[in-house]
Amino acid sequence: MDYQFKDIEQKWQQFWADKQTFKAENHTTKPKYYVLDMFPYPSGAGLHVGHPLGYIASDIFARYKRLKGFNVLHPMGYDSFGLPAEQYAIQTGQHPSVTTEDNIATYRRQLDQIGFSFDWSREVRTSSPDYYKWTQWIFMQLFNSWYNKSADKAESIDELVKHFETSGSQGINAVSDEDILTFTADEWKALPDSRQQEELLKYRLTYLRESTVNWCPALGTVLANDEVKDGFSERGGFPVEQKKMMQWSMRITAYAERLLQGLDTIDWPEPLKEMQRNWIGKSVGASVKFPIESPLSFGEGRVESASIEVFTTRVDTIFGVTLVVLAPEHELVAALTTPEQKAGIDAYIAQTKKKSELDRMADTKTVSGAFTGSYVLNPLNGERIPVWIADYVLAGYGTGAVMAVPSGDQRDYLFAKHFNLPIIPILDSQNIDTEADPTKEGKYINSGFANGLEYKEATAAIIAKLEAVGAGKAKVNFRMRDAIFGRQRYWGEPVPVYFKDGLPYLISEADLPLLLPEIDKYLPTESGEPPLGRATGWAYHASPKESVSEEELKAPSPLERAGGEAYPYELSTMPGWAGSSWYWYRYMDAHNNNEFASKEAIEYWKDVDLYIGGSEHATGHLLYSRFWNKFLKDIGKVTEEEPFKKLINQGMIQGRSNFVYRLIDEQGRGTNTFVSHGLIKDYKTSPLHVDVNIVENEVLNLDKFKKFRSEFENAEFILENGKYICGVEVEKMSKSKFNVVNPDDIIERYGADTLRMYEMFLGPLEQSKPWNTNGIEGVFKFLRKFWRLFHNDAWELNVSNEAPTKAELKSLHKIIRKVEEDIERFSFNTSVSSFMIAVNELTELKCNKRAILQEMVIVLSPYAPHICEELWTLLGNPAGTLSYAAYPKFNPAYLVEDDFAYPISINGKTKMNLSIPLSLEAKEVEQFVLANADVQRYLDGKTPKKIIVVKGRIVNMVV
RNA sequence: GCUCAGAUGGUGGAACUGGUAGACACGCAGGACUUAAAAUCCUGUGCCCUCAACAGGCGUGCGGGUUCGAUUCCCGCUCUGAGUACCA
Repeated sequence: MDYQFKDIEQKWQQFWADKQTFKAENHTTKPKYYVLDMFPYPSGAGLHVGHPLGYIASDIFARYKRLKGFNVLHPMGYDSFGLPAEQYAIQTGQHPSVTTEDNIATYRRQLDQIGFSFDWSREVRTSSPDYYKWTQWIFMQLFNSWYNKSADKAESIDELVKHFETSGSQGINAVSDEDILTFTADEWKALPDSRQQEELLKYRLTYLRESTVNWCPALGTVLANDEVKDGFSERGGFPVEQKKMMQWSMRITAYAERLLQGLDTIDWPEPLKEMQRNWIGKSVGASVKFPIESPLSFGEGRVESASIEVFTTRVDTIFGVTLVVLAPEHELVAALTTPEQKAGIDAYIAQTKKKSELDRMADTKTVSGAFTGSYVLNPLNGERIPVWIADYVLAGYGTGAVMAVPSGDQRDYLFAKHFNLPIIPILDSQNIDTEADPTKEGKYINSGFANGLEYKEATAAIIAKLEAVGAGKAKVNFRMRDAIFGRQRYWGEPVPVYFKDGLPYLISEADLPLLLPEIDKYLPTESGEPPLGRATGWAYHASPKESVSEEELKAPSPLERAGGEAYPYELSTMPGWAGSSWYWYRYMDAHNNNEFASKEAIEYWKDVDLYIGGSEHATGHLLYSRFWNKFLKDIGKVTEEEPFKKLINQGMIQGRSNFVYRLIDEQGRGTNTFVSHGLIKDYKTSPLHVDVNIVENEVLNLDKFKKFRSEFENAEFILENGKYICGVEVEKMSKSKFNVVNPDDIIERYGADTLRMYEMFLGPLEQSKPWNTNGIEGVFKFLRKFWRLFHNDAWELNVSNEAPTKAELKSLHKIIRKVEEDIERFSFNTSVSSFMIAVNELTELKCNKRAILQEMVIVLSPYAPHICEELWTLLGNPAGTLSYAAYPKFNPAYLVEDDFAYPISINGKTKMNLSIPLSLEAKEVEQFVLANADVQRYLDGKTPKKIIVVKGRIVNMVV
């Protein structure tokens, strides 16, 4: 039979599903290998041809590892909480769970068609209560933990309480809020419970605090920093503003240093590690306090001596400070402003507020600022330093205040020049005639006791002095902020917290999962509360739940509704990244009702050996996952410090749009005539997107085009060489650009094996590239050619048991080694070429030997599993055994050559090839070459000055 | 601005450690089969000079350098893509 890919693919997909061929065991003697894909959000649009790229690569790897004798865990699931389903619910009233269910069904059908070897028995969905029960459980563990800096790990909050009870706050070195109290054990014990809880909240790893958040009014929710791009929401592109709100946060900053250090231990792409390093943004420097010259009046009769604290990475330049600059939002600005300067300061603040964040970023050239009228004193020499405000200082970084050193920092330099402030050079090698010079070279001048020292000594001496006078200390600052952990939305995990006297308390573990309640519509309440505020009876009942009366349930506000023993639940839900921050553990033991995964399962699978996904998750998912993993390790629930040992970013598949060119008439109106791309310079035309699915190799299918839209029914064409050639542009793949290619269509026409191989053939996995079906015929032809090796001209199976020849064995072993090398270094595109070469060679040799073909089937099977399963059974092997066959062993003996065709070059330019026995040593090769008549002809009677012979590589003669 | 990645025929790409640049595939051209088309098969195909062959010249973004020899290493530059952005 001819190669009937449709029948073959359906047959084997059914077989794998029925027999659970790819079900992984948690107990075997085989070594484990965990291959993971970033699970998708099941969107309504379904998969396009770009989505499976990474899945195909990981599937090839997983199948290859099975052949190599590993027990492979290769699961798939869905990140099924998220905004699009909820937006759809708002528009249609359709429950997000229904939409999600439908979308998952589409995804599953599409994934199944591609022939992935996923273990579907372990599927997870983040929106399923069985799953989010454990997301909530992890939240509770975070709530019950604090970060002990001395032990450099998270510890139970009970330990902290014990310490408070015995020793008070003394000796605690924690990552916490800044306004923590100092107290003795007795003082602690005397505090009422509510005050104790309030204090503990400042230590918990997940905590509630008033913070400035990215508020997106259009989406009605707050967004994390990584969900905001240039002042607009990443999803939907709506404007985002800053707003103060009571919010759940995760103390990820506690792990900043470990998140940074861990990067050196994992095999990830360097650019991605770099992005995480930048995001964490560690800078080493010092904090310095500049005492304010005169006591400040805070109004209401409160007068205090205060100081301004700054962070600097160049504390060595402290003698060059000629002004201190505060962010306009800095808390001391009002108190520092003298009556004479008030008008100016107020005007400046008003002006700053008017500027959007975008303007403020775009406008980095103009220098602006205002003088407060107050002075601080340099802690080392007592110099009076004016205090200014300027919007180039950011409230959110460091302390929101800088010591400005115009001689060493360009922004400070411009500022000082603009406002005519002094510029003091502090190094003898500094040149500050036209711009600041940030050098560290030379010896210090104008620097008091540091004069004559060099950079390192000066820094050390100045820090020592600052510490001695209590005005500063060495400090490490991180750019990364704690992550906001709440969304004012419906379709997410409920936070397992209720409120009593305004303070949060965890519900009992026995009450997990806290199920998402039904609500009438998916919008905020009239009073602006999140959608969960609409739920009736959304309250925790400490005593038996039945104690709430119907009337209480109908009460208008949660507080009143709660009544006696019931307390209102948190109304926000968890953000999108909650469920994806630990899902790889659930796959290890997906149906466990007692734990998120059993200790045995975690100790067996440990971590993900290979993780494939897009680089867009660099500072979101991948950072949060590492954070939660480290936390779970600290509390002894998992074994590894890092969750993903090796990570590969597959490139993005871009759309490749095709255009037709509509002729414009004299009046500038569009006509119904279209000009082929090669001729448009001779006409006046306007480009128009045309569906890429009716274009092949840039040639437009005219009949299909006429049916594309009714207005084109009578279209006329100006052709070149009888064809209409379309224009091409690379853009994002999107419906509006008519450049979306659906894998279903490709599979319908060529089959899944062709799709799989073609996606790999397109180019290196990690490179972004436009989708282009121009070469797909070649891959399809290759599979047919492979099929034909097993068949005669009448398409009857025709395989011989004869012993293979030397040439046949050579072809086979070349490919055995090549595919092994390529897969290990994730170079899947080069394997596809090599398969083509091997099949071309075997076709040339008319090889139909079982000994060769059977091995070929195994080697090709990770790439094209369906056709290989079919051929494997046609060869007489039991159905389904191919997936666990042994990868053929490479034997170098078959590749040994007697001769090598040496390229003979003169002055580095290759002139000819000469076959020379490989047994000859360099000197003998030289004689052999010189004895050759053709070589002599090239030498034209001259004697080479020098002859370079690299054995088995090249001969080069210098004339 | 800074950081990172990249630039090879008409196209996608290959060349793994400095050693025959352009493998493999698409496209294109010519041919076979066919009444014809599709499908299939065969041949050619980096550019220039040449009727053609022989031979030759040029050629991996640009300009230099190291080397017997550079797509590969070094210096400088241009362009493209990604990330980041007044980070003190």
